[in-house]
Amino acid sequence: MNSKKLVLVDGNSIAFRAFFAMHNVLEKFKNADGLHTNAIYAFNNMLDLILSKSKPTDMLVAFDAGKTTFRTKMYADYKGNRPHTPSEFSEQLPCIKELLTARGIKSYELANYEADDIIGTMARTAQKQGYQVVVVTGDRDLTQLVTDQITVAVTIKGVSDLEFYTPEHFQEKLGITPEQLIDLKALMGDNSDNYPGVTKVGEKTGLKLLKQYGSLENLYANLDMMKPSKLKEHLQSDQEQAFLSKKLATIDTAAPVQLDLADLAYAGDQEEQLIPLYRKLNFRSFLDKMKVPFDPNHMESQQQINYQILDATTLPDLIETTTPVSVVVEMIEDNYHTAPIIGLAFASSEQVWVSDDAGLLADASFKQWLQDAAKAKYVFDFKRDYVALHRYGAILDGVLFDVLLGSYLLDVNDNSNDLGSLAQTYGYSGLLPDIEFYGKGARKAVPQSAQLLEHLASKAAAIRYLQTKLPEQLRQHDQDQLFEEIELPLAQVLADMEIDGVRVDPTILYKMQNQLGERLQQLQNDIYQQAGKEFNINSSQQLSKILFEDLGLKPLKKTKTGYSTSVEVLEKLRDQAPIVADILNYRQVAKIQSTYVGGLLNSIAPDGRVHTRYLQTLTQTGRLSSVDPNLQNIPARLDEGRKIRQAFVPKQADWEIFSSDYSQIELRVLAHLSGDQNMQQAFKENYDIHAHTAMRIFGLDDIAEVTPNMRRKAKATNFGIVYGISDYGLAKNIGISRTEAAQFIQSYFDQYPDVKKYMDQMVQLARENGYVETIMHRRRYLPDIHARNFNLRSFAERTAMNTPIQGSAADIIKIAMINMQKQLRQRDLKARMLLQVHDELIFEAPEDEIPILEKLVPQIMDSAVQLDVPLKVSSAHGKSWYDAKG
DNA sequence: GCGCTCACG
DNA sequence: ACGTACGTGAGCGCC
Repeated sequence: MNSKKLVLVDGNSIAFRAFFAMHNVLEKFKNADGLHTNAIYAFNNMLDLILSKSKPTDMLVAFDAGKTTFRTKMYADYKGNRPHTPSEFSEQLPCIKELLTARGIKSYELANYEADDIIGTMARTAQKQGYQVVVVTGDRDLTQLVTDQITVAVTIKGVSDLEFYTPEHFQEKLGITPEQLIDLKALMGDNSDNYPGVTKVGEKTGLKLLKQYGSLENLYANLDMMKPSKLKEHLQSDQEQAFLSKKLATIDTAAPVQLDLADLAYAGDQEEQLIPLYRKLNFRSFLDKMKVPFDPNHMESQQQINYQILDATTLPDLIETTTPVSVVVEMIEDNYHTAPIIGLAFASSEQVWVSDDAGLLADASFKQWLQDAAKAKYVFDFKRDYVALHRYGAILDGVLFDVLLGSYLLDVNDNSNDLGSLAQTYGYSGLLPDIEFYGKGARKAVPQSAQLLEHLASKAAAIRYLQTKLPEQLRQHDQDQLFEEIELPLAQVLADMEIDGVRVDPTILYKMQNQLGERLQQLQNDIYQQAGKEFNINSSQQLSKILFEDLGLKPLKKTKTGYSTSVEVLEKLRDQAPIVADILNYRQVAKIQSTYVGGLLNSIAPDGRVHTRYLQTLTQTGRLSSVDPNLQNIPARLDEGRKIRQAFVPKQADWEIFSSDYSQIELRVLAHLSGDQNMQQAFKENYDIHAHTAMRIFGLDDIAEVTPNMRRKAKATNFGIVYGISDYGLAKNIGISRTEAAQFIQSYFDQYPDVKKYMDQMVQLARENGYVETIMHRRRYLPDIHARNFNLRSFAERTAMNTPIQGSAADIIKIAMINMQKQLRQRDLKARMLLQVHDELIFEAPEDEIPILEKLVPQIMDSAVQLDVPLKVSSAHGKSWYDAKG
């Protein structure tokens, strides 16, 4: 045994994964020549990781030579189902090879052979010479090479998250030896390489057979003795295929590789090649690591920012500036309804001003400037700044660009919501993320003034920098309208709603608190008595001890930490012990008491109103979310909880709560997007869509024949369709067998054939583009659509189907909100829009305006966009939110 | 800070 | 064969 360590990298597989791991930044990673660099970048990251972790003495990156290999000669369809390689990827391959040379790493390819075979051959050769070998790949097939000396690292997610297969790990994971992996592949085939194996044999059956028979050969030698079964028949009829698959799955460890181990010595970075290459590729961060400047002529690229203190003498300079100014309103707490402003910063094209004195906001000329719509401004998070300044008596207007909103539209995934991190991803490294500057948790603190001012100055500069980058990218994504006409105006509308808040009557909540408290006491006593002892009912751990150990009930479902005690489980156990019903009841009441009664009481502001914050840049679909408190999940389904809504009341006694909601907006969006004539007709004729669906999938002639149960199932199926259906999910939801559910889905697609086409099309689109879009071009990237892991991939596929539907519905209500706010102003109505709950808008209004709203709100909502089917809106009003129900 | 449970559309 | 419905937030227990 010698001290040599050889790392063998599966070049194509890692490069391809690198490409998709960073697919969401594909257009961001482009150099001056228009060459995409995302795969090169991620590949180089992986190299750094391997080099520092494994410290190889020798290294080789193997590539596939071309489409035809000895395997395609054996089996013409080998890898025949691979989609066309995107050109954005292929263009990067030569550069990856150039990069390898510059990093002192040998690369190699061999006509008629795959990278696998080169790796297999070199791994075995090196092993004989006593080398330690590490193979890095995205393909689990290579684990067949694993021995005591050969470790195979397979990518889990991206390219830097690796799972290391040693003989022990392999055994643990699959329960067979690495050599037996070939036989397993022979039996189960390989979808991605497009060879068949034995019909109906997958991993489970394959492993069982191998554990029993040891090898493919032995299995077939003893096949006659197997008792008759479908499996046996398949094994018999597919024998030839199985042995062909075995040949295809076997890595050639004696390929005619013209390489000597001595050629593979890792030479280290060749700086005279590497530095110009990094510069050509725009790889600042890698140059930084080498302590080499990106631009040799400008060593001082990260110079400190010169700023002036904003005070009575410098204020006129700011106010007289004619160029756009970036604005920073600094608060360190999240909740901008209450957080003090600890600093202000402004940057024009020539000058930066900062202050840690919010008292400046008392200055009339300053306020005038902030409010002047003709003074162009750029910000990071308009809504936050607007609400905070409003508390200080200042109005912010003239905002042309919001960096946070822009970055959210470009990539909903990248939601760090931090200016420093955002600036960094766009190549501006002069600003620390807030979490690093201020610290977090208990260590969070405001540094001394000079540092703070410096930080604020950098923020103002970073906003200006991003403003030069993001708008162009929004245009490239065709998202300028989405930004300018929807998200930015909506931020203003939401700010108004949040500032207004909604009145919540504490006396009603106190009354409930007392009543619920008594009920909880009663239930608690009953439960303790039946359990024979006292315990914390809120602890699922203690509860599961009582139920499944002391009382001997049968656990039906496990969680990561123990037995589940969820509603789903408890409902099934309800009849077996009376304690179960009491626990369910207790849970329900306890939830209302702690989350809603207590939670709401805690969040009533001194003005008697509750001011939520809508997060506009959080969800992956374009919906809003609501926090501190969440007013989008106030109980509605059961009357017991719904009573909470009695506490949501209008500002005055002679006012009312008015509510309008879209009926089945998501299904209507689906009918529009899919173009399905049957579904469109149902909406155009204003049929009961769930009953109509029931009639169709149950093959009835008349809607009158539809029973309530049929309608219930059809309704669940409609929901399932919107979520990206699976037979398993549907079966679980409506309590039927999987086969039945599968038949349901089949007849659903027979009845709505274009819906099926739409679903397939969305998945296809996600595969080709890497993302899906809503009607307003809101975009969501789905890198996992290419995952080898079934779960990750399936999830991405369902997301591809669901996001355009949920997201387009979100687009629609956002447009309606903007139009609605405009109408309320134009008509000089006293009515105020208070809340949005995804497909519902809630207002407070004087009684005499209710008839106006009853016409106006539905009209605005159903005309927000023009779809191929009508949008339907229902309204209601009453003395509280509880009473505003149809 | 994470997992569980449960509230909403 | 695999094992889940899509999108959220909050309170609690536990460590």
